[in-house]
Amino acid sequence: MSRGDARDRLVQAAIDLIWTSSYGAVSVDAICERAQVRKGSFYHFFASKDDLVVTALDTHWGTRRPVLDEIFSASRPPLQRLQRYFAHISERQGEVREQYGRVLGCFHHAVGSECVQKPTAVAAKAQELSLALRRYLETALRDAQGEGALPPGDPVAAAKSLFAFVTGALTQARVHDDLELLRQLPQTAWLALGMAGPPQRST
Amino acid sequence: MSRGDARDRLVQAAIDLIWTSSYGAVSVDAICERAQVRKGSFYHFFASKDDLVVTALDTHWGTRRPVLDEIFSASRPPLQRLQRYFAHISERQGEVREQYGRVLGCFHHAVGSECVQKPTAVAAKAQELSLALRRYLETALRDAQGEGALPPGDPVAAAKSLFAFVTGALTQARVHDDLELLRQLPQTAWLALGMAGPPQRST
DNA sequence: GTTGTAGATGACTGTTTAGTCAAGTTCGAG
DNA sequence: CTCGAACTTGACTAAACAGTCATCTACAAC
Repeated sequence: MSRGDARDRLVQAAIDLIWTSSYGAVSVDAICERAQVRKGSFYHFFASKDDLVVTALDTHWGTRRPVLDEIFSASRPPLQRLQRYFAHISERQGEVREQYGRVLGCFHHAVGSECVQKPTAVAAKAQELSLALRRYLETALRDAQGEGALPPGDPVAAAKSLFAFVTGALTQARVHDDLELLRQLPQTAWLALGMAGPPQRST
Repeated sequence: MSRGDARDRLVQAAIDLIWTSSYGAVSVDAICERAQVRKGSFYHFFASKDDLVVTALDTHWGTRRPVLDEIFSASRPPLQRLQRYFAHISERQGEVREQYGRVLGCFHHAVGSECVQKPTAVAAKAQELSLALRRYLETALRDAQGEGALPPGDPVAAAKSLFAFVTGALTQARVHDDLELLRQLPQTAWLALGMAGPPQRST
């Protein structure tokens, strides 16, 4: 086992275990066992369980961010960004289901809604990532309004509504291990913006 | 302390503690301390922690059900039922915030999304109640389509979308302790059904 | 007033938890 | 070869955990 390998395995084990069950149900021992790392090494790399979980949230976000950056690229028409994002969600969750055997929804959202109440570092990180994701929507909506592709209005409020719908759909998909709602997202999500359907291609 | 009082206090303590934090973060000892009941009495009334939580879910549902029955009364026009329900959500969460000092969203939904993965009695009960709630929406939508107040379509799929939006909004409201999104619900929820706005009063 | 029963009590068990630590190993730089 | 730093190890602690139990109390039925 090469240098730094154990650390990575711990982070990945934390992501796998917490995503497939929950923050509260996963112990340090369970993470260590899955990562094949001894307890002492765990605390060599991380100050606490929460420290690892924060790192896990950041690491996971690090894998999603470039994908989102591409989808929400400013070089793309704003409504097309959203359209691609909605399509991406069900594709992505299909991959997750293949990898983990189950639809899991959004990692940091699941952690976040479990840990909201006591303001720990974990809760703060989860909220930070949640907000970062919402801002992608916000920017796309603002741009869409700017070029008249969407009727004027408060883009922050619209992004909140749309985000609520998306996260709600992801959570339902997780609870019922059902991709159906997500597959409909490219059609139905536009309704939450007051549009009858997806925008027409302007080729 | 009169007969059965301790049992009720245990159930209420479980609701309070779990709703304000999470299932995994609340211990039997914490519930006992809050209810001012000794450990032995706990296991006199309940076979296990999970047994109490199932009872707590049922008890809480028992307080919401008559309210929902009234709102979704068949003697009311179906779109008016939905309109009242959307209004009720933000009113109710306003009450919750006053009582608990924080917006908490939906009790059984929070428990359910935390416990989905391992099929326990708690997870089963939470899913049962979640489905029961969704059926109120389903019936109203079917009735609305039946009398032509809503364009024809699959009422089950429409109820799923609407339910995703409502639960998403409730979860966001919980995470950010923010009633704003819920206050907008009576306006925005109709969009998820493909309608421009709330139905007109037919007096 | 004896007895049955529902409830209350606190001390108990065994397990799991997060986190610690001293003593090891590995390995590259000087 | 030597040294130090990065890393590993397994045994350890103290607290928290769910759940048990014999014993006590209150009270209602007879």
